[in-house]
Amino acid sequence: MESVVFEVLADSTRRRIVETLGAGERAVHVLVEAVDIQQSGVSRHLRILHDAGFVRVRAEGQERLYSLCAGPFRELDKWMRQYRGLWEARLDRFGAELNRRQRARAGKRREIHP
Amino acid sequence: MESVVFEVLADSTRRRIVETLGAGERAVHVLVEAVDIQQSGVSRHLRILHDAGFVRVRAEGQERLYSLCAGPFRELDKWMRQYRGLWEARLDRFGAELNRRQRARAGKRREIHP
DNA sequence: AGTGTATATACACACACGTGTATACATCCC
DNA sequence: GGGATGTATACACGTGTGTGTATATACACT
Repeated sequence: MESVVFEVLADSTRRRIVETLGAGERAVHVLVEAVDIQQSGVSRHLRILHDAGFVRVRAEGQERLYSLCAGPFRELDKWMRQYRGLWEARLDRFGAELNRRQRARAGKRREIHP
Repeated sequence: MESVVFEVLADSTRRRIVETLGAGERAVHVLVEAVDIQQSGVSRHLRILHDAGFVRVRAEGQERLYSLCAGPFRELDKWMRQYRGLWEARLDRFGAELNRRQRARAGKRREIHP
């Protein structure tokens, strides 16, 4: 994955913003209250998030309302899928249902690291 | 999430190492061939990965064989689960409020990230 | 014993990055 | 109009971090 998804999420303040936006779209000044940095910093983080496709923005009066986009999360999910066998194999012991699902999806997997 | 999972995966070289280990346990000198930095750098990255719980090590002769651990991936999956509604389930759960607000004022939209 | 391989760590350094301050611009309300 | 609020950007700064070089240790093989 050549994407910047992890670089973007590496910053705890940006994660905080993303988590706040998880509850729905928010204006910038609302996000400022959710973190402990200045408004200028929040705006810069929002620019980074926007450039990376994490958020969209729409204007409403003097406010800018930001909300999450699915793209980067899909990318993240896609990247993780290749490691899912690492811990789903362990869940197999608790139910044949999961086992069947994983087996059907994973096909041949060389090694399992519990 | 207070973890360092994203910080660790933010570095492309470390992601490369993780992806290589996804195929099974590997010795350090093998990982060095997979990336384009010196061996000392790889060892330092492996230390970071080890401290963060991404990998385990076992000695075999003069080699150190590294392999992936499930913990951080489980954590990542747990974190992502809270956003899965963005692209899997359509407009249930938290999407209701978002949808209502967006429909109420579906005015001028500046940029859209699909 | 001696040489080559495998790995880890110390040090120095350059560069990226997050932050605060200050400022510019737009919009709202009286 | 004019002050207040909301947001974005320019600049400077300090700190963190990834990397290379050099070195130390452990093991293998002859």
